[in-house]
Amino acid sequence: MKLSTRGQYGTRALLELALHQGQGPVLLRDIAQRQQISLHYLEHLISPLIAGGIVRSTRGARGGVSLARAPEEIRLSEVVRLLEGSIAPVKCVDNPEACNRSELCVTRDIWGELKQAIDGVLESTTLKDLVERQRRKEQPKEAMYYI
Amino acid sequence: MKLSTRGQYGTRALLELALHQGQGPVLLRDIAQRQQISLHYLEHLISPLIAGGIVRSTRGARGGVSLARAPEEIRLSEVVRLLEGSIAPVKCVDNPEACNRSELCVTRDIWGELKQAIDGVLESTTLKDLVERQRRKEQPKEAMYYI
DNA sequence: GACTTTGTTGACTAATCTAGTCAACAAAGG
DNA sequence: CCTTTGTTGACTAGATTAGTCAACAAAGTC
Repeated sequence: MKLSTRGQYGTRALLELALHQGQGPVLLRDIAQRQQISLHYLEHLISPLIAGGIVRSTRGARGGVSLARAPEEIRLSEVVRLLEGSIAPVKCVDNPEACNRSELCVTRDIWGELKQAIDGVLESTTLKDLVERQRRKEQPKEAMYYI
Repeated sequence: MKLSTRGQYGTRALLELALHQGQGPVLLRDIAQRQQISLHYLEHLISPLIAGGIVRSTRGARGGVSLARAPEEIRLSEVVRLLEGSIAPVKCVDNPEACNRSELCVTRDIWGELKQAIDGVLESTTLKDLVERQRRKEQPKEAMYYI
């Protein structure tokens, strides 16, 4: 039940973009440096996010990448799906034909519930949520004053 | 976010044992055949389950394997942990030292919530639950009469 | 229009993991 | 002693992961 670095790095990269939302394109180089990701590897992770309509890119000098939609409209479920493929823990959950025992298999039912549970978390979390959490973490003292 | 065949096959094998609970040892060969798992592969999956105290084995003629505990006391969380290792989607959830950014990383927090969600399902499901679901599936008509 | 900056794409690769297979061995029963 | 059954360790083909590298494409800059 592991998430590969694609999903991890991709999410961190998008968080970085969300944090700089509205400030023009961010350099891939800067994302890579700030999030400690190999630049060449990051290039390959951005590609499916652009194709998926989450990221917009600008080439040339003063170029970079930025979010194609508002942070509150980008759910982690979408990000993970674009970078890792289906969220289902086993193939047969998505397509029953993957196994001839699907109909009567109760383990399949459980893996289906597992998928639902995972999806519940990822579907309910947007980049905006991540940004808010991040800001809260970075300003613990100020937050305290207002409580 | 995939479960490998270890977790899948292992769960199916244990379900098979739970279905024959109290009827003496079951042959690995029979489990393999009924659950469509390679016998040689299954042998390797049983080993950690024995070490983990979930399965008991009997060697020699009329031998086989059986559950070491009652089905209602074997949770899927334990099974998956024995066969796949930690359930955490990323390493840093279990040990923060895995990444120097752990403290301030909000993505880590989300992966932690994901782990909780997964654990919630696996922790609340026992082999007994699987057996009951299986019996219900196999006897749909009789069940209908009593509704 | 030449030059520089930046993203895009595809080829390639080392290391690791997966899903097995095979053979030798150990214990128990008949 | 022989057969049955589980146990263990060595080995492997193929896939996946996590990159690297180089050539290219587009967009500013001077």
